[in-house]
Amino acid sequence: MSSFKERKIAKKKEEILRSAAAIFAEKGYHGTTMEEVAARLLMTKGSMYYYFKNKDDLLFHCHQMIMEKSIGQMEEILNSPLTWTEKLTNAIKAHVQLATSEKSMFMVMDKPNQHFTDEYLQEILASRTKYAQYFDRILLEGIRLKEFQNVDVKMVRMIILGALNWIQEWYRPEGEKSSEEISNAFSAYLLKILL
Amino acid sequence: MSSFKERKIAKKKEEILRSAAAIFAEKGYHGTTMEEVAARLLMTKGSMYYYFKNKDDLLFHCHQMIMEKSIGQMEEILNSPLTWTEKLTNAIKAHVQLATSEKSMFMVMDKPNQHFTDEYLQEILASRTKYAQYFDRILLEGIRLKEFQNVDVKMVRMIILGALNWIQEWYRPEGEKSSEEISNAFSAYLLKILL
Amino acid sequence: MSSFKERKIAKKKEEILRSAAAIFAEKGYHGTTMEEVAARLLMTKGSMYYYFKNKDDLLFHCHQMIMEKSIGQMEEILNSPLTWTEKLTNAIKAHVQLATSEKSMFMVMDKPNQHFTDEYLQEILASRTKYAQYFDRILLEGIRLKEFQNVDVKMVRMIILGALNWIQEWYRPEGEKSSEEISNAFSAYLLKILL
Amino acid sequence: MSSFKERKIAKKKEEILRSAAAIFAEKGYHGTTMEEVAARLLMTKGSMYYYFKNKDDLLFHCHQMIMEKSIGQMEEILNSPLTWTEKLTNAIKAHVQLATSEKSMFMVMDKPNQHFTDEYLQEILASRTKYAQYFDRILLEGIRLKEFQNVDVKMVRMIILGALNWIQEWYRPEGEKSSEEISNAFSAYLLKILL
DNA sequence: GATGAATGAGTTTTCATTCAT
DNA sequence: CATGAATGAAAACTCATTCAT
Repeated sequence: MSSFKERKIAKKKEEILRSAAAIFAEKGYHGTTMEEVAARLLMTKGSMYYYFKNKDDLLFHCHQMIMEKSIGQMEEILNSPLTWTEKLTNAIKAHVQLATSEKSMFMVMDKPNQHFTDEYLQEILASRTKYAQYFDRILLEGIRLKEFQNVDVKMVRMIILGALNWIQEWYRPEGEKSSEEISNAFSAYLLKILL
Repeated sequence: MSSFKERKIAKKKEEILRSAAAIFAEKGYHGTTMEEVAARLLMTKGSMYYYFKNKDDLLFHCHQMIMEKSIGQMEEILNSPLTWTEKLTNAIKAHVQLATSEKSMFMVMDKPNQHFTDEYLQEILASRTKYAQYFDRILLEGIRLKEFQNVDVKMVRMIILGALNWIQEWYRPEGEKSSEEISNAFSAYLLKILL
Repeated sequence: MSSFKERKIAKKKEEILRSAAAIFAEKGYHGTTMEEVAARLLMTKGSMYYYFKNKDDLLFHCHQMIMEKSIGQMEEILNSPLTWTEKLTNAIKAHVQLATSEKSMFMVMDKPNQHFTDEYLQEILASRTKYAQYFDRILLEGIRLKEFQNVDVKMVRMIILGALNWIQEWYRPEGEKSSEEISNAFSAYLLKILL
Repeated sequence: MSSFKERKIAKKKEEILRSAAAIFAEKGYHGTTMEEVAARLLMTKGSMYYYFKNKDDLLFHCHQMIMEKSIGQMEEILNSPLTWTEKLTNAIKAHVQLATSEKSMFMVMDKPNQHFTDEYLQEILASRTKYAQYFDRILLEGIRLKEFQNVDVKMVRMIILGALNWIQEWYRPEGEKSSEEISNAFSAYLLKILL
């Protein structure tokens, strides 16, 4: 159980993370200075280092936050009493919702091996693999139960994830399509590959 | 007509570009120093500045080289006497072939607005729009002639381009799938959205 | 007469000093952070500032503690009813004992003018001079009374102090020679210069 | 054979080293900024990094320069056709001469394990051991040939090296004793331990 | 055309110190 | 008395870029 203090710190950390992600997304990781991140929060550089030991650390926790949410959503869906078709639909919709509502965080997450080494990288890669495998599982089970056609699972998963990971690059909150519409369109069209 | 000298210079430039792209792809643009690029070519930093006036210039010409090829391929396909279904199939295959054979260059090309401003950026964005519009045209014409189902063109184009642009992130020349197999799978599956 | 409270504080201060000296000795003054010193004592940085107003203050009191002991020992020896030969022998032995038992503190004490300015430095330098002069007095008196040969006092004092101040650099409590053996050897050999 | 260019670079490096050592000696390693070292040479910080990759590197090369000279001198002495008594005398005199003429460099050399780790440290420690062993050899051989009394070699070597290593702390070029006088006094007095 | 030396602006990071609670 | 959070000044180091030779 977390104390009041811990909560307060956690809140602050998330605030920093969000602010950092927004700037990273705009200017790129290297194009962003710690100074800027701090300034936008009306903090000093020094204070930021009280909460995060590194610039890398900042980036890593952006990854982690999203990965936890993504995987959490996915596990909820997998544990639900739905058909595999419905599960895939929901997984796609959930991803779209997250990618659009956390656009900055998602943008920040690409090319992890350019930014990380060792443990951090291992952890990130492990999470990604896990996420990919959840998709594979849906595809595989759907195929086994004849809900889906017999496709090359890896290829189809790559198509799906590619389409989903591209969203954050073009989505604009003020754009003509709402995230709701996008998630409907994406799930409907991508399902056509399998049905 | 280009003189011998110009040819030689062009050759050298492409050599530099290729080397630079390979390192950019591995370590990221900012993670790469001019020193490294030069060293890998057994040149000195100074010499590189004879061929490219900037680090940005290096990156820009990576973009340009690929964009020219991509658009060239696309125009050839559009000008060919094929059905729209065949054209889309070929466009997808051509993209896959290029993305796999020029993996490094493709990797280097994302998030141009993080690296460029003004003219360079305008040019890059214009090329991208042009490329996207060629896809749209295929989709639109295919729909008009009833080869394709009546889909939301923008959404489907985003799915297709997303899937294609994700390839360079996971493709490995030594991987289990050849670029040939990938291009077959991708064109087949993506077409299912439209048929 | 000191109250219970004062005693308790004095105790705590010495505890802090000892801990600080140990880390200073290992990592150097600049290489040691207040954080580390505090952490090793299971305190927080903030608390330390209750006891010592400065990092410099910490270092200064390390000096002071040793200097007081050294000079105290020396004065006791000088006031004792011994021959000058015996006094020199005892002075050397006492120094060796202190340098080995308080190795860390001694290590911390070199190059005071790199760490201090003004008053602190004056005080330290004064103590050192005093200590050196005690040695000189022993030598001078010993020579006057023909116990020692007629040597260049300053040179011989420098040899003696040099040899003694080098001990803390190589002495290891678990080493082959006990501090007892070292003090015997040092006093015996150094006396040979004078006899 | 070294080219003109190499010579020029070597000269520059030594110039930097000397300047750095002087400031290190005065203010301590940590108390000295790269800026200062550069400024005193009318260079910019950046240029210094062209010649030395590190602040550590600077310090290391100070060590190396002196260690090479010290060991070189020592080997010359050992290879000369002198008695062991004369060799020890010369070794002491040579050390005094170097310690006084290169006072700054010598001052910079203490407590290497506070500044270095790994390879650098290994190398430094190896050189020091080598130097110490040369002294031991002189003592041992002198004893074997009955030139010297039968002393505890390690203890006597520690006394000698301690006395010698203390010189740089108190020697002043403008002081009352010339380095010549010091070297005569030190060799004469220290020899008394052995004769 | 090539090169090596120099530069300087910029960035991350560290830490002693303070102070409200 | 103790503490955790904040600060700001300083320092090491990096690198794209230039330019005389």
